[in-house]
Amino acid sequence: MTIVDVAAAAGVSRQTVSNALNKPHLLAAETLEKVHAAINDLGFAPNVAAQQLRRRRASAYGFEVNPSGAGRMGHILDGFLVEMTAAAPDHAAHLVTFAPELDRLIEGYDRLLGTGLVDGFVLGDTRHGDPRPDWLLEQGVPFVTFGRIWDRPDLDGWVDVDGRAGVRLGVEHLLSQGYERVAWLGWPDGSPVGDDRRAGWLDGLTASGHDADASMAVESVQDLSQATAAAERLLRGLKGRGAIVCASDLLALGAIRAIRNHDLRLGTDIGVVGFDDTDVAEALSLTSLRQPLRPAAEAAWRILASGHQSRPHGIPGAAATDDEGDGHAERTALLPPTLTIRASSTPEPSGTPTGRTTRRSSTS
Amino acid sequence: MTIVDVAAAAGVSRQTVSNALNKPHLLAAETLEKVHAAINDLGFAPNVAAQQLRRRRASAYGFEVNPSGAGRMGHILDGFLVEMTAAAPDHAAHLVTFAPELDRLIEGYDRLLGTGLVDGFVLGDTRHGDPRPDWLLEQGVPFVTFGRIWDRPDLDGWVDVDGRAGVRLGVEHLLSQGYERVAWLGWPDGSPVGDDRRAGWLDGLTASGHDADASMAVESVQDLSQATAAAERLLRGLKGRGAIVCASDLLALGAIRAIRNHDLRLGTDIGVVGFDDTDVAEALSLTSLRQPLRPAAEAAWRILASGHQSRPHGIPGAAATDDEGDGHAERTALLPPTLTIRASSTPEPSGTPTGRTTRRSSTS
DNA sequence: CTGAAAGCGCTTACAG
DNA sequence: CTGAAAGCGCTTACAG
Repeated sequence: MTIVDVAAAAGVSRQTVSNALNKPHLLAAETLEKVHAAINDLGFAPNVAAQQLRRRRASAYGFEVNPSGAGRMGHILDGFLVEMTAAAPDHAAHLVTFAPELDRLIEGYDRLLGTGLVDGFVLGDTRHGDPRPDWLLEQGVPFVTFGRIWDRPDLDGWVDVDGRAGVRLGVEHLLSQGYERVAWLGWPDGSPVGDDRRAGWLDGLTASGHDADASMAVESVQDLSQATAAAERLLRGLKGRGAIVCASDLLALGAIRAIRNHDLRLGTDIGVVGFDDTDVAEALSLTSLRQPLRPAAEAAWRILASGHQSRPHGIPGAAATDDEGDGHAERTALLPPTLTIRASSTPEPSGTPTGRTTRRSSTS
Repeated sequence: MTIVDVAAAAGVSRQTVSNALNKPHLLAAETLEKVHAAINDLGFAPNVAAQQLRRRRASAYGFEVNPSGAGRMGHILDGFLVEMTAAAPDHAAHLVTFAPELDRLIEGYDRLLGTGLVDGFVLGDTRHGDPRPDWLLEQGVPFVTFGRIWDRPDLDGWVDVDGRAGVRLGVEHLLSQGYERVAWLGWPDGSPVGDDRRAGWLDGLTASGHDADASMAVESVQDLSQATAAAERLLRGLKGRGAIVCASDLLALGAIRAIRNHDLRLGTDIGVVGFDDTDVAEALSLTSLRQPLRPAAEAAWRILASGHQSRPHGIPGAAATDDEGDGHAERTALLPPTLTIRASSTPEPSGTPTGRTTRRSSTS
């Protein structure tokens, strides 16, 4: 079925059908109506390949998926892919997955681009030394990243979750629940995401008039036994009703194991807050920070729709501004996580045992 | 850049370039060589939209992703999507993700199909009462399912993991490690996947000359506290060196908690085997059955390549045969999981503390 | 506001 | 084995 069938059914020419689809304002209301009726009757949908060929754009974006997709970022990216996919129809676009060889990353991007199957890319897992942003910029290819472009603070075109604000929210929640001291279990220095989250811990303490001495922060790589050992060091200093905020749910799992090893009660004696609100958090009744993937996906589509990278701006090293204030589309979005509160941060048995409570972080 | 540019560079006509791409056997070796050289020099890739339009096929398949993607199947499907994506180039195809509204599922499939963006679909999460296979069959649309088509044993076109063989492998492993009794912690009766896995437990026991009395099997829904309680019931009957095989890693996590609650040592006193080899399994040193996603993806692509559903065959109710033995492409694949062995099933501290051991299930 | 023409980049018969 | 022609289903200027 083609546009010609619709034209016949509606009693107009094929060009009029095309206009009804692409430039409806050019048509008489009555004509438009007739065409739409015919389209609905026939269940017509334009052939996308023909549109792509003629328009010389695909309205599609490549989304890299990674076979070694284990580890922390993997799961979050899967969720982000789902939300990007769900929001795609609102932007008359779609996503094509691809899996470049990791030792020929740019070649994989180049190849997909060469087929004309996509106009640009969605990048996840941005990292130090990431070769993709510079290459794409050079090629003039539109893209959006999920995660700040850490090496290039002068670039826009990213969406990210404000881990710092999130962790601060976790600290404030714990203090409000009556835990007297709040410690930090994070990753070793040097990971941009981890350092950002750790800063949120300090923010939360100082904003509440607490002081943080160095003994209240320990670090561990993303490994359960190390995390457990690190948390045990923390417990010795955490007299009275203390709590631990963690950079990830896995680290939080280590904290929980340490608490059990010391015959303490999770929540009642020691509070714990994790990050990412994974299945594990739900299974363990662990309070955890949840990344707002749907808003992030919507922001990412807006950035893609706003087209190419705008001129690099700002002083390198300075924080990218969230709002240019000039009426143009915002090309960065820093979104606050929400806190999913469960028994691990409730000193007394929670009043709402089954209901899940969510509290929105304010980004004042 | 188009085929015309390549033709100019190679000093042939554009049709010859097209032939070099599509019917290389028609060309003189020398000519072919020249064209390939030009293609490489220019980094040419054919425009896919033009190919799709002319060939009247997309060589693309829709992959449904689900916003409520939490839960057990979600993660496995994410991994399957990745492997399908990685294998796609070998079949000159690609995947388009889409997220139909769940209360208008078929409409979502129909709509995507109508755009010509895809030729068919990859279905995950097959279930009782699934409306998709019948509809697709009716439409004559090619598809492959990840998971048997439980309601229609007469249909082929599926790949699945042999949970029954996998669990049997787990049982045999535990017995060989010296655990004297092996119990089952599974899901309530009635889920096809769960019932299949439970049958594997029985297989493993009877094949080794053990008998299974009903008290050695308990069930729990996919919830940690219920699983823990169920495992505790099991522990009372598991005198001596016993073990528990579980239908999922989450149930296994419940078993581990029960073991700790009873002051027993995981592995040393009580062995545990989970299913799916999730992050949690790795974090907890839990031996677990891993689904062979890469072979599954390859089999799925072969099925897609073999085209449409072959005539329904076999007697409904009889098990689908794995091999027609007639030289035709196999349109079903039942793949054995592998066992990732960790400390939870090793009575003595493992000899290879860091190395991960994998044992392949035989499907005799 | 509506209709006839050209063309997006390919592939596939069809003559030579 | 190679070259000229038609056409996949659209959109976009361009006359009327």
